[in-house]
Amino acid sequence: MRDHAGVTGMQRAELARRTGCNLETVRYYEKVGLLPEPPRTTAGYRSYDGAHERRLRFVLRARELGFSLDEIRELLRLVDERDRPCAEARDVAAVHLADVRAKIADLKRMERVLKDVVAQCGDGTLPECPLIETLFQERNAI
Amino acid sequence: MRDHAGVTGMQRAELARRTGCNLETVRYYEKVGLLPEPPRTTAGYRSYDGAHERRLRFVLRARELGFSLDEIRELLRLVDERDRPCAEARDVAAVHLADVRAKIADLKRMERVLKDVVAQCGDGTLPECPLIETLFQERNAI
DNA sequence: TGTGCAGTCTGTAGCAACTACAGGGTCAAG
DNA sequence: CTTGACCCTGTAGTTGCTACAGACTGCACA
Repeated sequence: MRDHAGVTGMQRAELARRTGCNLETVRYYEKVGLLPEPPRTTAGYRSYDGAHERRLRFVLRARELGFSLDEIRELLRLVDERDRPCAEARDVAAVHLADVRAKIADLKRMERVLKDVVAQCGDGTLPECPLIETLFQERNAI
Repeated sequence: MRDHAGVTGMQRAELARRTGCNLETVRYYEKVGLLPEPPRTTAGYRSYDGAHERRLRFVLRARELGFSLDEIRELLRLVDERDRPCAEARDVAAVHLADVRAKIADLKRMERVLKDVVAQCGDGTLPECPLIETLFQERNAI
């Protein structure tokens, strides 16, 4: 891990650059309560430190793993408020894992059908397009 | 296939019921140009027939296969305007197939990590939660 | 001291693909 | 002739951002 604790007085652009987060997304996460409002300079500029960076990295990593913002809020609450959050955090992740697996199953079904119709279309010289015919079929043909 | 051609004078609710489409979605698809505006009764009520139903089924089936509304518009244009649309339709599907495969790969990466952390959490009695620790890690650990 | 430019601020609008009202009109049955 | 179930329109909400516009600040350079 990089040094989070030592950094102070970062502006938004530097925080974004250091974390790879989009500049506007930082402000968005603050607005929806995923990140704390940082202190401001006299001119009203946001001033971040290592703790903000660490928290933003947590959010970004959770997003990479497909957690929704609501789920991330829940995980952060567990981080902040509980001594022993492991069981509840595991449950959040288990529910999400089930979602991910369901999505994979959906996409695999799509993939099978698409692969078949693209193959059936061959070089695209058929008078009746198998893809278009498939789309006009009943849906339980999936 | 069910009988599409014979049906006339359907109202929106019946079309929705017959196709399994949400009532409001029918109107939405008309608004965004995926379905033609149907004729109206003197009172201004939409009046659908079998051709509308067939077209809506096409859209719904394409949505089930994950095509975007833009892709579906393109496919419908090929259906309507071309004698031999197979090559172009196949290309639309091939691009979409690549998207689907990329999404599957993304989700499988997520699944691997989630499965591992949930397993590491065990019964949730650990003092340090492996899930939360993982989320505080650098992102290239994925 | 001025001036230019890059940075920051706010609020708002846009994207996909719906979904769900509110507030009104219509129509058939009882 | 009223009741209830349908229909109509427009608009707002959802998720997770992203991209402005228009105003302000702060620093380097002449």
